[in-house]
Amino acid sequence: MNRAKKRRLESKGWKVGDTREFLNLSAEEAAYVELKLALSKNLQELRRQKKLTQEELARRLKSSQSRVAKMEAGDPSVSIDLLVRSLLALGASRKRLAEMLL
Amino acid sequence: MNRAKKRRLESKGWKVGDTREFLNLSAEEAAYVELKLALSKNLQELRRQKKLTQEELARRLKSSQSRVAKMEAGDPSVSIDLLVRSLLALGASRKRLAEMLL
DNA sequence: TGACTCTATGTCGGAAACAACATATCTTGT
DNA sequence: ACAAGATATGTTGTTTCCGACATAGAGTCA
Repeated sequence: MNRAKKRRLESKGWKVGDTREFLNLSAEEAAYVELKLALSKNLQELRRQKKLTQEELARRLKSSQSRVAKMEAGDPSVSIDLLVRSLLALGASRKRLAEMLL
Repeated sequence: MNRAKKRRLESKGWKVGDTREFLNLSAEEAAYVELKLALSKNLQELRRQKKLTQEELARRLKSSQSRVAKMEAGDPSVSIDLLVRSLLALGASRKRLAEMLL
């Protein structure tokens, strides 16, 4: 479970004892994190395949090397939005994106 | 004209800005918007299939009715992150998410 | 070893996305 | 037609994500 979600739950007085909701949220959260990781891996693969450094990719994305490093590391501060935009910028098709999810 | 307003207009098909900006609206950007729209549509379908109101779904997501409305409308202020998390919360599998992209 | 390139990690100010609210508009049943 | 419920739209204050920068670590070659 990532920082943000945890904090949000805590601030809303999440009931620790509610097993059903706890399990549901965990499963969702796990699916979300796994999905992000899948995109991260594929981003790194694609970048290497294209023989680009993180710095070069960052320039294409109008971003920074550190952000690319965080993307590839699946850092919690990186959104799926940014990953998807980056993959599209590397020429990944919708079909290919779909394959990443399977 | 502020940035948010401009985005909102652009999402509704208004051309705001000069020709260069318009031409730079790349295939990549179009793909991103289309992808979001696909998820939006599927979210609405899933919600209706489950016979939930926007208000009820919002409560599940610990969000608000207006946010759900904006999600389903493909509003520019809604991230893919939120759409994905919502779809997962409605029980969509990774496989199903992948199918939405095809 | 030391210079050089590439990648990882921490931090910060500002931009974008968020939940929540208010209110308007659309829908549906009577 | 009217009311009630559901959905759409606009705004506000807060939180999260972003690019940018600094710097550390890892790998390579002379």
